[in-house]
This record gives sequence, structure tokens and C-alpha cells, in this order.
Amino acid sequence: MSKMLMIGDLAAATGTKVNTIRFYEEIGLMRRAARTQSGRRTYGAGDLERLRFIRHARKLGFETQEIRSLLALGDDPERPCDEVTQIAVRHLDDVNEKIARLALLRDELEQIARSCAGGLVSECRIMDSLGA
Amino acid sequence: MSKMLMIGDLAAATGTKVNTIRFYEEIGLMRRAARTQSGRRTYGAGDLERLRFIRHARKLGFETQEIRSLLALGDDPERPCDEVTQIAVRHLDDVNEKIARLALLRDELEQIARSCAGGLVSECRIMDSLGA
DNA sequence: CTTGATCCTCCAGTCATTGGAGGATGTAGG
DNA sequence: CCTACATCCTCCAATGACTGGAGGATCAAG
Repeated sequence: MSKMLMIGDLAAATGTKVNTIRFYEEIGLMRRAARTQSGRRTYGAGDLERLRFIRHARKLGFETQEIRSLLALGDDPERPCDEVTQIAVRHLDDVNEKIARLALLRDELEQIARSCAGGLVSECRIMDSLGA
Repeated sequence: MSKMLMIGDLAAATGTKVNTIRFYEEIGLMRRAARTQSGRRTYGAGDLERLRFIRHARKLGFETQEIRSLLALGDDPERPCDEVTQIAVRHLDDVNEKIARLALLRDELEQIARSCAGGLVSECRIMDSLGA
């Protein structure tokens, strides 16, 4: 059989903290791992793949709930693909909105940062800008 | 004397939850409020201004620690303005970085969302894209 | 046989709030 | 004056997504 992995191997292979993997198991993102006689978790290639999926989705900003849905859909290949697309598109909309909001914020911050004429705090317009 | 405000007035005037104002007091963003005989917090115009400042800075994405620094600087008008500018500029850099990262993310998500050819989950490329 | 790495469970802390229980006080209408 | 009802108080727990540590067991290598 293929080599079995310890939790530390999974952690090293995916750049995840060991504690985080245990946490993913607790909240049901990772399947409950099989154990050795002494109680240590063991994993296979499928688990590694699953963890990679989770981590990548997290880096893309999906929330654990969304990831849970995606994983459930992936586990059931006969379902129509619409739901998957929906989750992705909705998330894309979120991201675009976030970008738009941050852009406004950046403009305001740029104005604020420029408003400093040097000198003392009492003369500094930044504080006023923040207050307004 | 000027009218004194109750915590609910402050909340209404700034769109802040009452609990949040008490929390700000606890963590030292708001000054400890004077109390009525029965123990209710009372505020003046200065407090309202301070809370507005805090809320605006929070909306701009400043962390409470940064706001604490800004407030401390504001309380000491003789200090040079550099530190204020530094905080603002550093935060501006943060925001720009965040925007850049989100833009990359959006590109990836757009690719992913486009990769769906319809049909069943088993044929949907989105799951693969997320896994990779 | 000992050392050091890795594993285990359980618990507390992070950040910035939010919400609620349980009780005291204030105000307006009848 | 009494009764609602709103508002206030304190204290505590929860959120999301982890992170870190205490205290102890187990494993591989030298």
C-alpha cells in the first residue's frame, strides 16, 4: 500500500500548522483521520489532496462554510455543476466589491496623507481629516 | 452647561452599538465616562467628537492600536506631526498591498468561474482549479 | 538507554465587536 | 401613584479562523 502520512507530513507538504489541521478535523472540513494503535492520526494521498484544496480555497478567501459546500459538492459528482459555479461567482462578486471599497478608502487615505504640511500635530490636517 | 449625553445618544449619533462604546472604554479608546448618581455614563461634546474620530478611523481600516496612537498624538499637540503622517502612510501602503493581492485573486477567480462548462460536478473544471 | 522530535488532548488567547441574561433606573401615559 | 416600557448597568459567552502553550505519551536514532 501507499505510504501513510503523519500529521506533520501533511503540515509540511501544505504549509499548514499542525494545530490547524486538527482544527479542520474538529470543524468537519477534514475527515476524521484513522489512528495508529498509539492514537496518532494517519493520512493518505486523498487527505493530502483535500487539505490542499482547503488551503487553496482559503487563500482565495472562501470562508470555511463555502469550502464545506464545495467539498460536499465535490464528494457527489452526479450533482449539477450550477451550485459550484454559483458559489464561485458569488465569491467573485464579493471580491470585486471589496476591491471597490478599498479603492475608495485608498483615495481618502491619500488625501489625508498629503494633507500634512509638516510641523506640529496641532497644525497637522491629518487629525482633522480623520475626525471629519 | 452644555447638554449631557447618555450612552444611547452617543450610539445614535455615531451609528455605534451601545455595547461597543462600553467596549471602547474598556480598552481605553474612550475616556472613562463620568457617571450620574445612579451610575449611568454621561458624555459631553468632546466625547462625541472622540467617538466620531474612532469610528471614522475604524471605517478607514485603522486597527485599534493605531487609533490609540493617533489619539495619543492628538492629545499632545506639541509633538511633531511626523508620527501621525507615518501611521497614515504605513496604513496607506497596507491598503495598496491589500488591493494588489485582491486584484490577483480576482483574476484567478474569474478564470476559475469561466472554466465551468456546465453539466455535472464530475466534469466541472472549477473543482480542479480550486484543488490545484 | 537517553535524547530530542513528534504526537496527543485540552484550554486560553487573538481581534473587534455583538448579543444576551438578569437586574436597576428613568420616563410617560392613564 | 402605578404601571409599562425604554434605557441603563455588569458580567459572560460567542463569533471566525486560527495560533500557541501546558503537560504528558510515544517514536526513531545514536
